[in-house]
Amino acid sequence: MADIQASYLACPIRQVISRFGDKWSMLVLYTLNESETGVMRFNELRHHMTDCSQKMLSATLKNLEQSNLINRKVYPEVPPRVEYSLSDTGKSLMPSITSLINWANEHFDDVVTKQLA
Amino acid sequence: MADIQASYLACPIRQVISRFGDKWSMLVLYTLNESETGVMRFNELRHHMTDCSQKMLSATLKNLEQSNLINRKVYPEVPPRVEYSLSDTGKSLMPSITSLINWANEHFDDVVTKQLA
DNA sequence: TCTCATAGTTACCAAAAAGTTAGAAATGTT
DNA sequence: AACATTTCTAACTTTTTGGTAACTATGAGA
Repeated sequence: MADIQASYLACPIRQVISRFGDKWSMLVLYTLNESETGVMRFNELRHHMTDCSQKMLSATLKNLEQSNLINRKVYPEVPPRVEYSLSDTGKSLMPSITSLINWANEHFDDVVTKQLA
Repeated sequence: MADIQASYLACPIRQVISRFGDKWSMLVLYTLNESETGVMRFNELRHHMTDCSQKMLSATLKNLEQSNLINRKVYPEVPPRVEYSLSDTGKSLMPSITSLINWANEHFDDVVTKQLA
């Protein structure tokens, strides 16, 4: 998310990648979408993404919120409670992401196995 | 494309991201798909992706080929001629990617404009 | 008073990704 | 002989990403 150049602004594809094409964003969106209530707390997400560090989860959630893809609701309690959920925009993105994930599951072997052989 | 860990192997979503979720891969796939003949040469691709350096285009094409998403055909001529096209696996991926790109075009403002305001 | 729990942030460091520049081949043209 | 063409590769540098560990705040309970 460095400086924004003209060519960058002009290319929606690049925009897409840069907003949720990083290491953890899709996994967060996917996890939120799979949740029954549609709402998850910080540590709850952490338990579903065990190899994502606290720092990265925090940064990922912040970016997704700033990109309008998730909602963040803070309850003024102690200890703090913060609930995350997909925004309407985020929900509208899920069919595309799900399509991608299904493809990944189906073509896993075509794409990956060859490399290890 | 770093080292491969157990959790990494176990997660097809992460696999997807790592194979074509980088800075340029989707743009290459999209560009090849848009081409009328379905075949493009190296410099032809370059002209469609002006802000991608030669080195990165080369590396991206190599990765896509190793991931079985594109075909690379070399003609033994001078100067060299190399033609790239989508593989069958690559073609099967395009609906998902197109879906993502269409979403990006439609929701560009929701996701991006807020940040500059 | 001490500790726990939650949801983070910050500083520091290492690794990875990506950009720049140069050049390697091989051969046809000037 | 010099140069252009095309598709790369290598060396070097900068930028970005991601990990670890320590720190914050607050109130409840022991």
